[in-house]
Amino acid sequence: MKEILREIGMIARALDSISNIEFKEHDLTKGQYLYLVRICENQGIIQEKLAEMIKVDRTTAARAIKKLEINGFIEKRSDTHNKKIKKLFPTEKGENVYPFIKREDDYSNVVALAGLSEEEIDTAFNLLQRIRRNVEIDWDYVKKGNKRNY
Amino acid sequence: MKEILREIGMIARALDSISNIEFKEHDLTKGQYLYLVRICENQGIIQEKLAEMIKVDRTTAARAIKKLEINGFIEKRSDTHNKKIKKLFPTEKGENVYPFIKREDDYSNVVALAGLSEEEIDTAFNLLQRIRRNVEIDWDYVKKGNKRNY
DNA sequence: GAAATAATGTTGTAAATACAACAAAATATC
DNA sequence: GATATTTTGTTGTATTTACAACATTATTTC
Repeated sequence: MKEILREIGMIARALDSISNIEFKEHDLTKGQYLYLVRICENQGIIQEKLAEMIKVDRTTAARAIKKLEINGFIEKRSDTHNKKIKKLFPTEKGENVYPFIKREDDYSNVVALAGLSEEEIDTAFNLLQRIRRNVEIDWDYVKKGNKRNY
Repeated sequence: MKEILREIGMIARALDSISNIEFKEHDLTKGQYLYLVRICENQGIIQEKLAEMIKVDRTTAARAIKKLEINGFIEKRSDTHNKKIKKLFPTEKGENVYPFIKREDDYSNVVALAGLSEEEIDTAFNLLQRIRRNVEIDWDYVKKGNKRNY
């Protein structure tokens, strides 16, 4: 059994750690960059969908987003037709930080993929997307309280 | 720019979340499975190396390991030649939990890799190892307090 | 259209995570 | 071999994370 998932875990933790350190200088605390980029790129998204997108607990997302709001990076707007939801938008301050997050993200991509050919990068992306789709099915299943059988 | 690293982040968070939920029934709290498998597979490893292996902060590893010890999953043994280090070993209780962790890990691998051919799995493993090696260089660099330039 | 269920959001609480600062032993440097 | 540096480990503190439980609105079912 090739330990593919352990490799993925190592990569993810290392990169997250790097990002958290680097974004401190933009006053983003641990994890916040994850939410802010996605809100900038998916303006009007609601908290619930954002949590699903990031694969993080609903309540964790709730608090991270609240903090982004308090610190003026994003704002929540009520919807006229649906009183339950709050759409998320970056503020000007949030938009201003976005390029730094993107640049860091791009740089980490370049570093991570050093030595891989264009074709290998395409292959990696394709394979990882398929793995992610497989995994998110189980994630939904387990998060909803169901028990995997194995 | 293909968002390869975001795919990796999603996969890693989803799997970690699943594992944490599933290992609760073996009295392992969040993250502990990461350390315990590796101690079982690398008996006598020291805390510092384990943190590097997992890509987690030294102090986080210290506390996770302390908790594993308190709960009787592992033990720390002093070295006769080096007073500074403490080698880590699973206890019988730890060894007994190991098969469950391994089975869960294997099952998640199967789920994650569903639909991929043997050849694709080999390719994925190869590419991910290379990405991991690239990323860990920067992780070491940044964790030591250096600043990446980009 | 009333009742049941699902979707979305919040808060209380417990625990993990990581940074900073420290201590002690080992190793390197002069 | 004394001194400086590195390695390894710990503890104080702040913050994030996630589970449980709840509230409210929307949607489905009868």
